[in-house]
Amino acid sequence: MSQHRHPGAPGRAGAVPTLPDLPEATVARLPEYLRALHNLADSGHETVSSEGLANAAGVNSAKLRKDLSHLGSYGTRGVGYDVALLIEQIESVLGLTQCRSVALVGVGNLGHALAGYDGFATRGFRIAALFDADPARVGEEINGLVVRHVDELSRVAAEQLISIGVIATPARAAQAVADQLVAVGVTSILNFAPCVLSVPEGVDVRKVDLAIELQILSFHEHRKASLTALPGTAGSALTALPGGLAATDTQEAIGT
Amino acid sequence: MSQHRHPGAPGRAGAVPTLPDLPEATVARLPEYLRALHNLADSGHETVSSEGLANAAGVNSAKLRKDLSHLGSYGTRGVGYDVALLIEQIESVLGLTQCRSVALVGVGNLGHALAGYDGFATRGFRIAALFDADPARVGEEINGLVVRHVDELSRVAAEQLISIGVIATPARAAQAVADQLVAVGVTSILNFAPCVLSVPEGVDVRKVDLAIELQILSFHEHRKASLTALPGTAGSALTALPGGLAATDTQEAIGT
DNA sequence: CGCGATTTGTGCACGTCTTCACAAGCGCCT
DNA sequence: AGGCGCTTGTGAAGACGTGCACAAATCGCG
Repeated sequence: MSQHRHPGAPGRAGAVPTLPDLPEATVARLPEYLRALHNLADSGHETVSSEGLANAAGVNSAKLRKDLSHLGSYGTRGVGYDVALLIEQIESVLGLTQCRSVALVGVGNLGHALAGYDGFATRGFRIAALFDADPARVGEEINGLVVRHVDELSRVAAEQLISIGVIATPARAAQAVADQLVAVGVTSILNFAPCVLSVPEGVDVRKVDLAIELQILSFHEHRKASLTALPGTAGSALTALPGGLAATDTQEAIGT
Repeated sequence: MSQHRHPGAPGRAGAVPTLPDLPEATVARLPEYLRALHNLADSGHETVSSEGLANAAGVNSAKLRKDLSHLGSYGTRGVGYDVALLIEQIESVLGLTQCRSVALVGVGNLGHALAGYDGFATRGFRIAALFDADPARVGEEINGLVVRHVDELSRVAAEQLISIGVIATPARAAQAVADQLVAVGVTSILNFAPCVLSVPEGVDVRKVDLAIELQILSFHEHRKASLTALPGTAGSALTALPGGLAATDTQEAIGT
């Protein structure tokens, strides 16, 4: 995760036109709200209540209101939130008003899929360049982009501003790639390699490890299995457990 | 805190003693520790200090000690942790002593990559079956597995116990797939589709959304960029550049 | 115009997570 | 044996995140 520092605490000066350092948990949920809002806009909704948006995003309505309150009062009491306005605001806060360029390093199994994933383009990201260290892969064309050798990274980065670097290499190559990315000025990295990256301060790294997700699920499976083996209530003993049961961030079943 | 329990005599029939409900944050880190421990074991280390393991896992040493303390006292003061023993314990807690079967639904761009990802097999997971709704994809063989039609899910699930379901379909198909998985008894789902799943209580859902990760990074990029602007520039309107908003819809291109 | 229905925004209390700091325990050396 | 250095395990305190409950604000309608 990213670590940042609190700069000196300056007193609040008047209104809030700039970014009032959002809580990290809120930032992590804003993209989910944004996706839900786009869905609502597509289906013709012009306004939405906190309850409605919270349901669509899979969170508690109080949490949603608090999250949104952090970026200002863009709702209307008694009515709800204007969908278009809220989209605009969240995109502004997330810095999505500009299309950001992504450099993808490692065009193996996973990288190949990422290069072809249209979920990036549809949400304001453009894959600007593909790299790989394997000469056999250099020159291959994926989705209209030619794979270049990773050593060309600095040259390519000089041509176009790279906003985010994505690492989809094997673990043993990830740190070297990260170093190269940092060297060309990339300060945000999304790491799919199963390893810890060491980066200088000011560089944000987010990690996605598919196996870890499975292992976390495995734990819950294991726990549930050992609970059913316990005495007494067979069947769905789960529903009888106290509220603290699944403390994961999994969404609850949305009541109808 | 509560009593740490002993692993129990191996001769005794009966499962590992009941799991002392671990904090969820701890559970999420255990797989990372496990990976670091395997690396250490491979490089010949027999013991490791909390400081060393914490570095390898990218966390604070105090946090690591507290995490490990939740599963018992498996360290030796003045020495550190026995690597092999700790691996054994964490794998036991995570329920990784048995190989878990995974059903993967959606063999599109991402699903194809997941089916070929060896990071699953190397960490105790076996992809037991592949499914897709597109008849054109049914019958295709990936990594030695034949893609079956999703309607066969219940029949296949009857043959072999499915521990975890992975959804890699377009968003519009995800809920139906989730319902089918739940219907055949799956209680753990890993969802790659960008949507909220509604599942009954007792079913765990973890979500991985690649675009969301990028958007979170985008926020930090945006914040860093606005910090580099001198603090003297107060009140620079963020929305001053609405020329060509690239805010396309979240409508996913459906491939199946 | 005023009133009631509705919904936002938020103060407050509570629970969870993180970090510090240190006592307790272990091994080694003299 | 005894002391010394090192490391774990753990209270305690603080930071952070969550959810309740309600006042404030707005709209629609008679």
